[in-house]
Amino acid sequence: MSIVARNKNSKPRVTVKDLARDLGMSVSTVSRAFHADAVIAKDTRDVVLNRAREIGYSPNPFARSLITKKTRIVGVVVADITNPFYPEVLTRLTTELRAIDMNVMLVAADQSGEVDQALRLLLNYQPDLAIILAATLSSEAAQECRKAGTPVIFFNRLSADDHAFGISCDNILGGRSIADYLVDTGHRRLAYIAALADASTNVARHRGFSERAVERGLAAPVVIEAGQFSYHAGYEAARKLRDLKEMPDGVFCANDILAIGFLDGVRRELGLGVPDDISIVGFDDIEMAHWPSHGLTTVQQPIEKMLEATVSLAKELGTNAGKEPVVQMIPPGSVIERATTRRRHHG
Amino acid sequence: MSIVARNKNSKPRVTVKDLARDLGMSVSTVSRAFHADAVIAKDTRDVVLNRAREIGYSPNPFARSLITKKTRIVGVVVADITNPFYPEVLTRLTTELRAIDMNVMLVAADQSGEVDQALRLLLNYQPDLAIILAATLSSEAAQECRKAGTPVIFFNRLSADDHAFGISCDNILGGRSIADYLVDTGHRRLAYIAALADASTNVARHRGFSERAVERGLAAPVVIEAGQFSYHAGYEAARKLRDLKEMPDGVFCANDILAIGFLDGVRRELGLGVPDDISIVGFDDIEMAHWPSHGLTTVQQPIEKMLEATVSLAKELGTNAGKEPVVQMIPPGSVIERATTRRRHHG
DNA sequence: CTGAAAGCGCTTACAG
DNA sequence: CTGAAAGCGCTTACAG
Repeated sequence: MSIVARNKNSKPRVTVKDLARDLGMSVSTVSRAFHADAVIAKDTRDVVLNRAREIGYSPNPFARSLITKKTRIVGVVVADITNPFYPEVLTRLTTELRAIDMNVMLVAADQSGEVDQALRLLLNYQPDLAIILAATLSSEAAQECRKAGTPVIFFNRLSADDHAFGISCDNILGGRSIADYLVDTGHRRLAYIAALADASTNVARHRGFSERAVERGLAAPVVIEAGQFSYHAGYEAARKLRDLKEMPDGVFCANDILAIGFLDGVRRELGLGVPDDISIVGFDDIEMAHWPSHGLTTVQQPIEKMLEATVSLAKELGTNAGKEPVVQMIPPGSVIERATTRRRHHG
Repeated sequence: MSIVARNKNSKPRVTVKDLARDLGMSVSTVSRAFHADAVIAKDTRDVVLNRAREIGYSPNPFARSLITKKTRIVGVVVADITNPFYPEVLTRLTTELRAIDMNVMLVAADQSGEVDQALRLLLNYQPDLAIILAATLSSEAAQECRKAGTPVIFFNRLSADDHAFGISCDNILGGRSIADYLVDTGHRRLAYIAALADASTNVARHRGFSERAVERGLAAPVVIEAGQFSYHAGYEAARKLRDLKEMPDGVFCANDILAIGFLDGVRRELGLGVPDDISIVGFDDIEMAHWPSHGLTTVQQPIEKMLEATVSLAKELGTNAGKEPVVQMIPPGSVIERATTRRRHHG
C-alpha cells in the first residue's frame, strides 16, 4: 500500500571501479590482482586483495566470462536419480569441482528424451564442460555441444558418439570377475538379471559375465529382462524365475538396487532361501549393500578413481579445450563377499 | 605437435548483432522481441523469433543479467544427501524451477559449517534466490544474503533467523497424529528415537508426539538419542533399547531412514518381532518405506505441496523481491498403516 | 609494472 | 513502434 515501491531492495554490489577509486589505482591494475598469471607487482596485488576482502569485493563472474569466454560452470545432467549410487556421485562431484573453482549447474531429466532437451538449456549458459550422469545423448545433441565448443563427459556410460569423453568402470572386467567368483564357488547354473537394455553398463556387464561363464565351461547364463535399474524391477524379475525350466543357482543382477529388489522378491514371492537355494551378486557396492538386512555380495565401483579422473579431466580441459576425446575405463574392485552368496558343493 | 594451436575450438556464438544485421533491423528491436513485456509490433517479434530459431540464436544470459541484475539462477545448498528423501526433492525442484525458466546452481555441504561457506560461494553468482535443503545457516551468513539482496528459503527446516522464508511440513501436527495413532491402536509405552538434536524437524516431531501422548493420558515417551537421520544411527539406537527399564511397545523414529535402520536393528540385534513385540513408525514415506521387506508405517510428507509452494514463492519473488519473509507450514498426510505396527489388546 | 581505452553481448531510457 | 547511444562490470591488448 505504500506509494513508493522499494525496488532497490539490495545495496548495489561493490565493483572494480569502487575498489579502484578506493585504492587510488586504475581499474586495470585492480583487475590484474585477481589473475594469477597477470603481470603485476606482488606488493600491489597484496594491497588490492586485502582491501578487496575488507570491503567485500569479488569480481562479477558474469562480466568476467563475457570477456574470457570461460564460465567456470560445469553443466551436470542427471537422469536416473532413483539409483542411490548417483546422489553420492553428484554431491561428491559438486564438492570436488568446487575445489577447482568450478560451479555445477544442475539439470534433471526424468525421461531419456529429456536429456537432449536438458542439455540444450544448459548450453545457453555456455558451460565449460558438460557431464552426463547415467544417460546418453542423441548424436544430434552431442553435435550441438561440439558446435558450442562444450566438451562432454559421459560418466558411467559409454557413448555411441566418439567425440565425447567417457569415464567408466570397466564393466566387462567386472562381469567377468563375477562369473569367475561364482564358478569358483561351485555355481553351475548362472543367470543374469538385465536392466535398461541400451545402457552400456548393462550391456557390458552382461557380456563380460556371459563370455567368462562360457570360457569356464558353463552354459551361457539365462537372461531375465528386468528392464530398469530399480528395486521394483528387481522384485518383479524374481517372479519370472518361476517360468524358467531350471532354477539358477547363481544370479548376477545388473546393479545393487536391482539386486536388492530381486533378493526381496526371491525371498518373499518365491519363498526361496538366499543364499541357501540361490546366490545373488550385485554391482556398485552402494551403502545399502552393507546393511545387515541385505548383506549383498557385490563388486565395488571405483567411484573415487572415477571422480578423480573426472576432475583432472575438467582441469585439463580448462587449459586445453581442444583435447582429443578419450574413454577411460577404470577397473572395478574385486568381489566383496557378503551374505547373499555361499559356496556350493556337488556330489 | 601442430605449430598453430587451435585455441578457438568453437565457432563464435551468434549474437544480437548478427541477428540484427541478418534481419536488417536494429539491435534494440531484436532484443525487444525476447521480452514479453517490451513494446514491439507483433509481426516484428514473430519474424525475429522465427529467424532466431533458424540460426540458433538465444540471448546470452550473462550479458543479460549484467544489466537486469536478475540472473534467473537459484542457488541450492544441499546437506544431508544420505537421506533418500532429498535426491527426489532436489531433482523435482530442479525440474519445476526449469519450468519457470530458473536454473539451479548446486552446492553440496558435507558438514554443517560448510553450509555457510557454500552459500557464500553461491552468492558470487548473485542468485535471485537461495534454497537451503535440510540445513540451517548461521545468522551471519543469513545476513550476508540479505545484504546481497538474495532471499533465502529454508526447505524442510525452520530457521532461527526470522528474515528468511521457510517451507516446511507441520511436524508438530505430524508428531501429534502419530501419538494419536499409537494410542488409538492400544499402545501404552511410547518411545521417540531422536535424530539430529538441533534440526527443527527433529525437535518439532518430538514435541508434537510427546505433548499429544501426555494429553492422551500416557507417560511422556522415553527418548533415545540416535543423533543422526541415518540408517546406521537407527540401527545403533536399537541396541540402546536394552538399557531401558521397560520395553516400549510403540516407537516413533524421527524419519523413515532412521526407522528402517531401527527396524533392522530391533530384529537382528535384539531378536524382537516387529510388529509383534514392538510397533515402529517413521516419517517421510520415502520409496523404501513401501518395499515389502520393510512395509514401514509412516506419515507422508507433503512434498508435492511443499514444492508447489516453493516454486510459486520463487515466482513471486521474481516480481516482488522485497516480499516480507513468511513461514509456510503444510500439514502432513495422515498415518499410512503398513506392516511395522499392529493393534495391541490389553487384558 | 601501470593506465587509458576498447569491447564482451546484451538492455533500456530517450528521441523520434 | 523503432533506432542510436549509453552503460552493466569486467579483461586485455596496447602504450608508456
